[in-house]
Amino acid sequence: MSRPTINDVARAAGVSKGAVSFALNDRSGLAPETRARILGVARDMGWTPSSRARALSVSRALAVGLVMARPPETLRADPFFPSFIAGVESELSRHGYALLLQVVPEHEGEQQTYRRLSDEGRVDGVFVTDLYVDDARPALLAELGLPAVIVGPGLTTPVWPSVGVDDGPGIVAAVEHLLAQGHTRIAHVSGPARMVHGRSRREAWAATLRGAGLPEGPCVEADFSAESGAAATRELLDLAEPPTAIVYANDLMAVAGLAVASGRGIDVPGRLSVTGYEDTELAAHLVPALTTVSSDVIGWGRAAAVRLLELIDQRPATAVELPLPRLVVRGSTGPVRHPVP
Amino acid sequence: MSRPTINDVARAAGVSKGAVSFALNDRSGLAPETRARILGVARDMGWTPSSRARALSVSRALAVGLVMARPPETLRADPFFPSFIAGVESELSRHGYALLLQVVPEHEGEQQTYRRLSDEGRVDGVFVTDLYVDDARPALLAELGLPAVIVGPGLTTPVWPSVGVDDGPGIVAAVEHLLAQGHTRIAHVSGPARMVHGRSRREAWAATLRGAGLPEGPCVEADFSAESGAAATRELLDLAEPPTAIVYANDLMAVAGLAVASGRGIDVPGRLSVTGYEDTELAAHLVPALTTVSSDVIGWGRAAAVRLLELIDQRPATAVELPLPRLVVRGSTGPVRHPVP
DNA sequence: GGGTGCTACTAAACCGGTTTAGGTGGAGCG
DNA sequence: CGCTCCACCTAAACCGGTTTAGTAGCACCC
Repeated sequence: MSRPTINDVARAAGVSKGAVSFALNDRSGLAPETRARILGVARDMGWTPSSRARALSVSRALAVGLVMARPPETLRADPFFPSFIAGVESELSRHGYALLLQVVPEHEGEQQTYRRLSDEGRVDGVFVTDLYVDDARPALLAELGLPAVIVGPGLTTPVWPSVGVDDGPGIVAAVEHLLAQGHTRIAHVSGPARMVHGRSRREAWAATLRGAGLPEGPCVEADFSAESGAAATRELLDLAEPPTAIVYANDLMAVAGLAVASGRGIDVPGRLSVTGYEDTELAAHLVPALTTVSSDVIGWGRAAAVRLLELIDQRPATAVELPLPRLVVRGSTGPVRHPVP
Repeated sequence: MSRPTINDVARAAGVSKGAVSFALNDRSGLAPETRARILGVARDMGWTPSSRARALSVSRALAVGLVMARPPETLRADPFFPSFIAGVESELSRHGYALLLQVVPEHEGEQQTYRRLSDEGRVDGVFVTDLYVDDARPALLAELGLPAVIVGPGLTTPVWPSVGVDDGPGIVAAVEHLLAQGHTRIAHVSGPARMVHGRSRREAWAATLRGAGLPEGPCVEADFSAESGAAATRELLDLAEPPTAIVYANDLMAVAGLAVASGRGIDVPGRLSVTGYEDTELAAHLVPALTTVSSDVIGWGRAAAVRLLELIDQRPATAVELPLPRLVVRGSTGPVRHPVP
């Protein structure tokens, strides 16, 4: 009825359970033919070691955690997680590790969650996403002694490495693309300044403008949601001197911005150019199609997983080369055609 | 350095580890003051029972699995999973259960994955999503004896219950809404006919038309992706007698369809009405905003989790009342204004 | 005063693996 | 022949909980 245990296999093969364990983990000290026989019996019986038992005896959870601390509403529209998770998983499963997912509605409950994962010994390490400026989590995790990899542009913490594509270059490319088209009033709709990737994108935008000798255009802080993107866009378009281009910190806000412009009869890109960030599937299928920044999120997830497993096993870091984010130019950007007087 | 174990607590409290266990799980047979003392000591030492050890001794994994069997590309754009997971998690965490996530690139590898989760004893039950017509998984899970809850419109299987909002009523409401606006050529862009929720939405559309005494309009099978939605739309618009309304099986295809129409200068809703399904965050922020069907995916996830935990504990099912999907009427639908001659 | 019954607790088995210390048999060697 | 050494394998401890069987202590009662 129930699945065979190592004892059943040992008995059937006429050896001790130690021998079975040795055979399975191919450790030296077993005659080749014995090993083969044991493995044969195990296969015939359909035996797979129980990961519960293994976890207990090796004092490892054989799982890592990912905490998503967001209201489900904003989670819903985020194309990042599914891809990231796919990348993470592809690497974890190769090592017999599993991914434990936790969703906490608020950023507040997050610390609690990490502590519980650690206290209960559910995971051997965690990913930290959506890092805030002055985020308390790295310190907490250091205190807990729980290996962690910070996912995202590297706010290098003394304790845990961060793995991630720097999002600066993508924004820089977007701004430079707009500059090359002759734009001089380039606005930005940013993510929350409290969040590292909200801030870093904003800074990349500002730095590029400064580098071009232009004044820092108007910037409206939003929260990555469509609603906030639309509101920010209305605010920018209502300015006495509206921008001729808007760089949005993500696709969702950019698409909402496109809709606002369209609703006002503003020609894109004739009178307003728009760029996003993420390269959502939809971006290519809008009219006009969205110019945006694409990055290899799956590869990124894989790299983060590799690093976390290394950390857990106390192995040195292998160098990973992540492809830089790439600007994908589509129809939503172009030279100014109908200059506002 | 390392976390205290039940032995440490027992020693500190001057009792046996059995007593500590009793106190923790408040089982009878302990003097109230002893129980209080033990719990006090445990709290002071910051002890939390190791879920690894618990899992082994109670012969439970204390975790359930969710396998997402899709190429990451289509996963990426799916707003369903994050919400669903949020709902699931909210219920699991209340019971000390965790959610194990697996992503397998292809539908093929899925069976393998379930088998492994079961063999290794990683989970006590699983969710089954994206059910295919004649899906082999329910039978496999029955064979493995792994409790499962099928997520989605109920193809009632003899073994496992399905939890989910029937998507029929939402589509019916969409079609009826279009009929009320005077449409008579109502097309459908469906999901894969191999998939249960692709098929059920298509059937709801067809049945509603038949019920209204109308011929079944044209239907193009697509695969829920933006690309396929766009292609299907082009195909429909190229017909000698193009439809005046298109019911899409999800928002992503509908938005791509909107873009195709817009690219051809077709007025929406003046000449073509469009409905989606899902109520993506973006739907409300397009021009025109998308009429679509919204359902309580979070509540759905919660209900699925409740049912799965009941199944695992062999408790009878409690009746759950899920709100029906609701048609959200927005700007993409309206009466025919510019009839094609 | 010894049996009965109860409460409050302990000791030990158990879950299913891994790991370490130890033991056995045969070859090699003086 | 007796000793050492090695290759191969076994027995048992261990991971950290839960659970069962058992026992000490006490009151009650005839």
